[in-house]
Amino acid sequence: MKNNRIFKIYKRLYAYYGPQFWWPGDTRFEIVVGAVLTQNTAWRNVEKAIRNLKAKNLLTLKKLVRLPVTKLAELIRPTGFYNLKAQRLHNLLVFLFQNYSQETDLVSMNRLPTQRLRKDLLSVKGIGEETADSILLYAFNRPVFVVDAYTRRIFSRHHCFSYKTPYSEIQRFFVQSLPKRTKIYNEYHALIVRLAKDHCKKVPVCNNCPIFNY
DNA sequence: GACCAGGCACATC
DNA sequence: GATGTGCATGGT
Repeated sequence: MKNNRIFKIYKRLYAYYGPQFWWPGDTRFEIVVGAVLTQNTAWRNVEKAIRNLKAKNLLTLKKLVRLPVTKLAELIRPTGFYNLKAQRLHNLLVFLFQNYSQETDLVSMNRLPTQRLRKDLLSVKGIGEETADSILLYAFNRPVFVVDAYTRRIFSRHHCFSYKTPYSEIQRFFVQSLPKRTKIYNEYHALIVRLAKDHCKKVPVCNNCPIFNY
């Protein structure tokens, strides 16, 4: 059991907000799709796009990989950057379909070791570190800590590291401070997003933060 | 009407 | 290598 400020903040967040039940999504494949669509985008807009895909019964790997990019773009329009994201999602789907399972549950892909999967995901044009790690953590339940803009903003404001610190260093900072457990990484990231939405938007450092003011 | 949202690749210096 | 920019809809 590790005992330090970062872990204490986690426990404080969890006690305050409770479990966040991430990632919202019915299937592993839906989580993968959502991870691409939510790039720099509010989740409610992603939900609209997911609904569009479900309404046309397209939310399976076999069906979606065959959909022309222009059609895909039209369906995911509510997420913004839709031409870009349609191409990125298509790149990923083709990669998955050709290299791993052709099944929506991606079972054969799930047999591979985490670092191999991460390297493979990062090789896809349009899949960066955060998207790859989100897929690993939330779709494949691997113990990989996800660093996003909120994590960077909040913890740099509280002098844990500089705002410009590279992704990999921030990730290492959290991993070194926490027990290596999927459950904790899962909830911590979700709780950071929750906290950010509540308190950390426009003020440099929130004066009535329920977590950091202690 | 400005500002922001669960990034990423690429150009330019 | 670091800094800036395009991508774009929808909510506050």
